[in-house]
Amino acid sequence: MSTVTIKDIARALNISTSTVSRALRGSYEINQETKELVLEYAERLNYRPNPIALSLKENRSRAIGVIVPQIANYFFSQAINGIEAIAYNRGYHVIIFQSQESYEREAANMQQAMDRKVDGLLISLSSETSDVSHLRALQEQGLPIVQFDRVSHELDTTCIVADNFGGAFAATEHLIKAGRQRIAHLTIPPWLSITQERLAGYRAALEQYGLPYDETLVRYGTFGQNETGPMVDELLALPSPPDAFFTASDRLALGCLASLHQRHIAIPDDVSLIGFTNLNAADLLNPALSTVVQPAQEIGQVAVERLIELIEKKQKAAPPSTVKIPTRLIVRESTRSVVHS
Amino acid sequence: MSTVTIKDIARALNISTSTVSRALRGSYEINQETKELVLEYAERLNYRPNPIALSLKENRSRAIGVIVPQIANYFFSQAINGIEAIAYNRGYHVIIFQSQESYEREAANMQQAMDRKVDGLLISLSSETSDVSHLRALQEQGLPIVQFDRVSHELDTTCIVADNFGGAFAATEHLIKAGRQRIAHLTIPPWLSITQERLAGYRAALEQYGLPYDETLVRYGTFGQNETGPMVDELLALPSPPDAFFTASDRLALGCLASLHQRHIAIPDDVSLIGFTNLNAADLLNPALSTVVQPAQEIGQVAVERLIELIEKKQKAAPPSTVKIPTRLIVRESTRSVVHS
DNA sequence: ATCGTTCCCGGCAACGTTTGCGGTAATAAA
DNA sequence: TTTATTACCGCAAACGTTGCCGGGAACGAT
Repeated sequence: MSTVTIKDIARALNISTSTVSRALRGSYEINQETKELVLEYAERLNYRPNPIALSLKENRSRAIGVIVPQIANYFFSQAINGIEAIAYNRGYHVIIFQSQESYEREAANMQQAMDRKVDGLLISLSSETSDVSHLRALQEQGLPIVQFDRVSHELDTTCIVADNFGGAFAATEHLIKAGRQRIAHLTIPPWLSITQERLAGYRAALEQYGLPYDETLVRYGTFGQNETGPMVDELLALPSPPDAFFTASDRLALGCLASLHQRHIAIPDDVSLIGFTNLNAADLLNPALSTVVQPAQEIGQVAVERLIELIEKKQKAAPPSTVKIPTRLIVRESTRSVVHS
Repeated sequence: MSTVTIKDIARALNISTSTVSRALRGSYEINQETKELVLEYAERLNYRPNPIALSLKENRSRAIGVIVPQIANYFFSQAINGIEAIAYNRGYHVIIFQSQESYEREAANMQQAMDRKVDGLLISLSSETSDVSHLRALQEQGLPIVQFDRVSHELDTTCIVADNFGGAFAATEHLIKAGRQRIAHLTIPPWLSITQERLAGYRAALEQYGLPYDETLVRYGTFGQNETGPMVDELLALPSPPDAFFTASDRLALGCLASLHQRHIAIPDDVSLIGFTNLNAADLLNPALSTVVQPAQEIGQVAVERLIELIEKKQKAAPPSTVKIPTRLIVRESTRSVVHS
């Protein structure tokens, strides 16, 4: 109803739409008086250009698509926070898609994002995704893509990730220095890049300190519910059970903590626990949880900055590379070293 | 580059675009053979209609705007989760805006949402917002609006909220029954509807059990950082300090818990603590936190369902009303009753 | 008087799609 | 044979905006 168009202004001022258009963007070939007239009138009627018409004309949308497995996950919501803040300032909108850890939905989301003509795509892969040909197809069509957190290196895109190796190394080293010898690693699906990197950091630390790498101490979860119980049970039933747990995600850390509570295992007296997490309440847990924090917001920010750079400079942008954002080890009660008398 | 348009199909098949368009939507005035030809060809080339062109023509976008104070807040991210799931199934996209608890950004977000021609708006007000004339203006222009959680009743829209009164009543009643007499209420800005409702529930419970209502026990926070420390200090310095804390948000509950820890106040031995929250790790806190849980996801779902109803039935939709979603009291360690000997 | 400039502006097409209207054949009814 | 009906399809406008092209007026230079 009340939306003012360039035509309305043209009609009211008895000039052509092209003149109005040029006046509005301050073209040099418009009379100063006319310009002021148009500007003043547009201001008064609160004229706002129709971005949809622009999109149609310029075949772009000033929107970027963000595909994440789950919004209701503190890591991703923080990352989106970082993304949205930057994008907003740069004049881009953010359209959110959730893959719900489903390959199919992820592919459908991409199709939708393409249909909507997003100018670029930010994606963190679903845990089901091992084949990335759908992504490659879009990339080959010229869509700027930046991966973050859960990335695939089979794809030649810019990737923004936490320093998973370093974080895992630091966590494992810390446990070892606190006197732990049998360190279990509860982690996420093995085909994810971050899983491999964390596992590598874990192994490197074990090796450096002369501890054996025992495959039976490494357990892979999905992102399902209540899967830690059985994992913990199996580990504790081993002939030589673990004296520490290093978990690779928020959910696993919390699940593991809950499972240990239920089984009346004392932390850190019986076992240590450290997470690779993003919780803001880790220090309020029982016990306060040692953790390797991932700078989720910063990852989001860097990712969207790179993406916009890619969108706007297209050809002469920095070549694809992987950016590692440092992680931080925070030591709390759950990994206190226990003196064996 | 590779996007197929109706024109491409028309050219290839040597027919007009109107015929293609009609064939694609199965118009009766197109020859069966032609239809099949077009459908088959469109399928083969993976034709997908350009939603932007549609939007321009029909002056709608099949997108709904969601304005929340903060994405990185478990309540809102869960609500968005619910929203996105439903919207997706109904063919709508979700465009997210964060007001960052700023009135100005909220207003700017609305403007942007309007510019983008969202078909409807879902909003939870920023804590700074007391004047809602900007919202009213949009509503009077015919934009379907549904408020959720932080709503203003100065506006005649459908509102979806948790049962704040009931939840606060239940929490307060529970504390009283556990033997507490001086119950402090740490809450959010007083001009928010949810604040008033929770306060009313708190007062009603006090009254029902014959306890006096003491204004000095009620403290209003903003949504800033680290504001609970001073509040807790002031309360504990009262001549007759509280023996229980009832907090009105995730952040206040966690902040209060942290502040009490720092001051070495034992929970629940010295004071009780119960939150009005949405944390999924409340049972893992130290101590396990009693809480009134808000069904965030359900609130989001109901809100978007109502909004879509409003969008699609416009005139004959249900009249504005306020829907209260029940809350649930979960009792844990932090409000254990302490036997005074 | 003619030509070249400069300044300012309007017409038109285009982006992809839908839709009202008109038109052409073929067939049926008179 | 003429007329009405049916079945099928194309033309063109419209949504809001931009940009190319062209053109008129005014002016100075030749």
